[in-house]
Amino acid sequence: MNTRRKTPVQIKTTEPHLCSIDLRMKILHGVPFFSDLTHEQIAEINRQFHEKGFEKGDYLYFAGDPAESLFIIAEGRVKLLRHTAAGKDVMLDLLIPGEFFGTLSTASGSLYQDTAQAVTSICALAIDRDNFRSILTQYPTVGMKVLDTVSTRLEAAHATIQQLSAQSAEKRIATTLLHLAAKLGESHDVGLLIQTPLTRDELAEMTATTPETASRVISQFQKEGWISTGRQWIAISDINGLTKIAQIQD
Amino acid sequence: MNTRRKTPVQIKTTEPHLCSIDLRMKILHGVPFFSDLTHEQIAEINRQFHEKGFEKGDYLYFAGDPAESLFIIAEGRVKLLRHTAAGKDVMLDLLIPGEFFGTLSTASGSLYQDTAQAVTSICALAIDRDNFRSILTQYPTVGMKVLDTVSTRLEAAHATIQQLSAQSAEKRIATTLLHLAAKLGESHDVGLLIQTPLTRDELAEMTATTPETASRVISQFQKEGWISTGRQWIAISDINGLTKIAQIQD
DNA sequence: CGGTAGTTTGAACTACGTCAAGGGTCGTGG
DNA sequence: CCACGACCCTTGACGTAGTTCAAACTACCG
Repeated sequence: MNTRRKTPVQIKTTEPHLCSIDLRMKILHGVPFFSDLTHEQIAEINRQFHEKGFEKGDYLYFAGDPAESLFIIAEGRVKLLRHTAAGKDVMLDLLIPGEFFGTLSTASGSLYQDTAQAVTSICALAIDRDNFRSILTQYPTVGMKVLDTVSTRLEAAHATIQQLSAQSAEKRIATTLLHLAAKLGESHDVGLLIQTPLTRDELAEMTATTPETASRVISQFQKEGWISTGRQWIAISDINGLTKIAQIQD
Repeated sequence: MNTRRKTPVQIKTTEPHLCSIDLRMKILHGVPFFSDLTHEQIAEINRQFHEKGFEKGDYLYFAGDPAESLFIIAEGRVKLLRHTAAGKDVMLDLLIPGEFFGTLSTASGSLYQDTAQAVTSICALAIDRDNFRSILTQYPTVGMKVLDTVSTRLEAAHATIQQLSAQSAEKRIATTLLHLAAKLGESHDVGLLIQTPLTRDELAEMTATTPETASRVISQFQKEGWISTGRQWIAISDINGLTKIAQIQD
């Protein structure tokens, strides 16, 4: 009955602890907010970054650690999360190559407010916060783009708050799957594959529910024929079906 | 049994539809991110703003309207909210004089993503988005401070997401009251008064619950002696009690 | 002093969490 | 290459925090 197959998820990674100089430059060029700069300017900026590799599951930093660095992902996936007293984690974001995280502003004190964990083995470029801030004042267009990025994230966080405040678990999960597909989707013979390892636990952390509820909802979606799934992966086969569920008003 | 009195909430407002030129300059000087500029520079910036007055309950704009302006509050209180299909509103922020809202980035398209409503009669200063953006590139330190402000809001939104994901209604309400008190609290003979009209409905919109649940929780807090309340107002009489409830881990 | 809008409280209901047990999938080591 | 063990997933049964519906009550304004 169920499609039985190995995980189709495949994240490209070179050797951990190693980003070639070419890769570094390629990444920095690809980062949206550096796109206006010349090759020389980026090369100059590149010198201020140092690279760090992490294995799957490693923590880049914990909430409460002194906040010193800003990271840009070169390869792999990183999740930002918060721990709760009851031991339940809440995932705030799932980041892909080209995206940044870490400290940016001094406004929230000098401690990281959330924890960053490698979801796959990753290569990240790190820069000292103050160095990054001086880049921003040096190149106002870069500053503007960073502002736009942060604004977009605020926008997304507000959308999440609305979801959590007013939608059922089923709809939150449908919406989350659609977002993940838009960000990480890759055409594949099983459907539009969400290209990252994703456990029911993690899906629950993203949608403010429990692994059990996530599993029940996922099972139901699969019965409806909207998705196909396996251990740590989900692919969407009927976007319209999911979208309809996500949007229906009580 | 209950303390019976008139609403202690008193928001200073001059005539609606009227901000004196002195008030405008004073407000602009008071806005954190203009604090480094000279009086002349601010006077120059002032010319690009035009003022708008609104009555209590008025909508400044609706989600979906074309996004053209950025606002800075001179007097009064404004709430940012989103409507849901089921007619339930979700409040995202409650803003006070000196704070800005509206469009800032072009990143989220050219439509407002949320609705802004006057909670009291207000005076607001409005500026065209592109004009504001050119101020930001003209004065990099201002741009940096705006970035810090937006980062702080993102931070706050993440904290809210965590709350909604992992805390009971009782704790969310306790936490929200403490935040409101920190932002809007004024010493008063009834206690630390939250200086804004605040219905159970609005408290519910802020904490992702229903007016009924908000009322029950508020009643309980009052029985414990931590707060005193009336129609549309709440004052905190025992911060420690509330803090303890907010922090206790299951 | 009456009316309106806000608040309180009760009682029934339900979506979801919790606890528990069993089954599937994958990687590793023999 | 197979088999074991760890981890992940599924499903059921039950409990409960919080919603919903409804009805009274009360603070405040004109």
